[in-house]
Amino acid sequence: MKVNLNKREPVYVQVVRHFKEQIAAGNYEPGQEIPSRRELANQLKINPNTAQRAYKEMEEQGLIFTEGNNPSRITKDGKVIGTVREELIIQAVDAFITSIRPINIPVDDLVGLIKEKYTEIERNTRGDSNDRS
Amino acid sequence: MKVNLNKREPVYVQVVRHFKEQIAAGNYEPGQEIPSRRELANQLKINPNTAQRAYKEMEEQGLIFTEGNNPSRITKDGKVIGTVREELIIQAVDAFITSIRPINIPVDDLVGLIKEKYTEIERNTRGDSNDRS
DNA sequence: ATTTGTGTATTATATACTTAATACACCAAA
DNA sequence: TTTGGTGTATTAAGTATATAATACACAAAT
Repeated sequence: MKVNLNKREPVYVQVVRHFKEQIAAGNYEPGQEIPSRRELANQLKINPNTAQRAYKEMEEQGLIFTEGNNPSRITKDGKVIGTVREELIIQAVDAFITSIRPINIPVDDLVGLIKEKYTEIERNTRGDSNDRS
Repeated sequence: MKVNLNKREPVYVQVVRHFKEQIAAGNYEPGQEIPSRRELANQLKINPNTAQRAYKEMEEQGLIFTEGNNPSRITKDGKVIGTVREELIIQAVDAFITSIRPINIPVDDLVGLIKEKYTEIERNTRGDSNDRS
């Protein structure tokens, strides 16, 4: 488990997105246990309260659920899980288009740059698992 | 002059990027006057202090210069101007790759989505000027 | 001379986020 | 029974940002 935290965005938001990414990439099974608040806080070197806030957010969004005082778990709702991936992709593409739009670069040049960067990364991670926990 | 301000990012950073985009798109001539701090603040409905902070930032980056108590102007340094465009593009592409990487979507699917969104916008803005001031 | 508009600077207040330090109910394991 | 790990909640303090309200030197226009 490792998350590159930036300073601009609230940490709890970044933690939520991290779990969404893990779910989207299929690295979490439905119903799978996730680390406790304190455990996560230790791993990410953040405050337990911040971890709690992230989990609370995820619970409200139906991404995880908590029974009794057991560690929270990934939702078993397949519909929710299926939606996460699409949501993340659309969000990323929209943000990108919004940021690149004012510059007026030909779409083909853009595609060229993306393919270049993207495949460069794929070369570096060939054969790797997605799970960097 | 219109800037869509979001709440996450500091306003002064967004203002700086706005001017960089204008420069990159060729909507500003070298040496061209830009609005005064107070004028910009009025146009964008922000605080004059925030406008001042943005201009100070731009001045430090060599994007604009100020002589006496005249309105600031876009730099005449062609090298600086030429760099802005490339910088913005690389920055946008890098941010996009970083955000989309964990999801493991095939690059061709990604390119498809981008072309779709991008050309959709181009259709809607056909014949428009870039200048939305 | 006065007014107006430049850039520039200072001080104070408000908000969002993070961290810190506890606290408590619950339950399982030793 | 005690210990330790769950989730959950509260209060306080610190930081960055934005806004508000001024202030001052300077210069051009009236």
